[in-house]
Amino acid sequence: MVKLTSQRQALLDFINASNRHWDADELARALADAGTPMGIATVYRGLAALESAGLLDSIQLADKKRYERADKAHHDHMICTDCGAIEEFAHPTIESLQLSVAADRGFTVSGHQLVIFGLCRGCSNQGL
Amino acid sequence: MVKLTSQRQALLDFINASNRHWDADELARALADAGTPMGIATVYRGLAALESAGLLDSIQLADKKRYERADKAHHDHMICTDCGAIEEFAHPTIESLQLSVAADRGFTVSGHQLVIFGLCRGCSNQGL
DNA sequence: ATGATATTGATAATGATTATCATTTGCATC
DNA sequence: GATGCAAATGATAATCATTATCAATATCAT
Repeated sequence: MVKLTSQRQALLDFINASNRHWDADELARALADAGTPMGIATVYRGLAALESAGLLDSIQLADKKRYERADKAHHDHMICTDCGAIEEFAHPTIESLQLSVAADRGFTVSGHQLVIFGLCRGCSNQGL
Repeated sequence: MVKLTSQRQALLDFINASNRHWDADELARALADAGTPMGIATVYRGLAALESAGLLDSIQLADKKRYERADKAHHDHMICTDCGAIEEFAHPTIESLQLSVAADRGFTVSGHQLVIFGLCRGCSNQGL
């Protein structure tokens, strides 16, 4: 049975209080700075526990996994390859088209991940 | 200046001759078995060189990068979480919807990656 | 208080990928 | 054919995120 310990609560609060996407290392440092340090292994385990409890969402990027609030509806991501900003978007039609193309192949969908890479508005305008 | 050496040609031939998605380690072993061994670092560098030359495509999965032929049109992937099979699909409407949602945000798209996770037809039927 | 169970934390281990660096190869030029 | 240069190669060390190990600790019901 998974417990929502005070440390896990701290992790959850930290993420819920922000709009960012955090990786384990960033969280460990932020919590240490906030005066509530916890071992890095505990951070990893806590994040995994919170995610499997549905209290956090995550995106698995090429190199690392980043966690975000779970209190929103499903969405996908757009990542700026210049400044690293992560924007979220939801597109019901894209979702349903995915399901239909999967169904055509006899595929039982359990999840998906769509990431669009490019330059955000600000970085697109840098070059002007 | 990047050279297409005989070893890189061997890598390319190996991938082009198959329908699989290969990771660096699998390729190193397969090439060794085929009697043309090459250092693992050379495999990594060769794959990166071939990809940047547009001769190979790749998908970056959670843990590792897999390479595939580049002689097909752009497509996305469906991965069976049970048997590991990777199926390809193309869906022009999904593509164009992505571009339009990105444009709405002022985002200049350079690429994207869509992966659908689930059970392939065969594995879906296992449980019946 | 007693146990049973889950968590924590320090640290080792893992696994994919990249960096290092001395050596070798391929090619153009003399 | 010799020389020189730029790029490639290979063995191996290093990196980096993540997971495993394991002893110590906390939580909670009885």
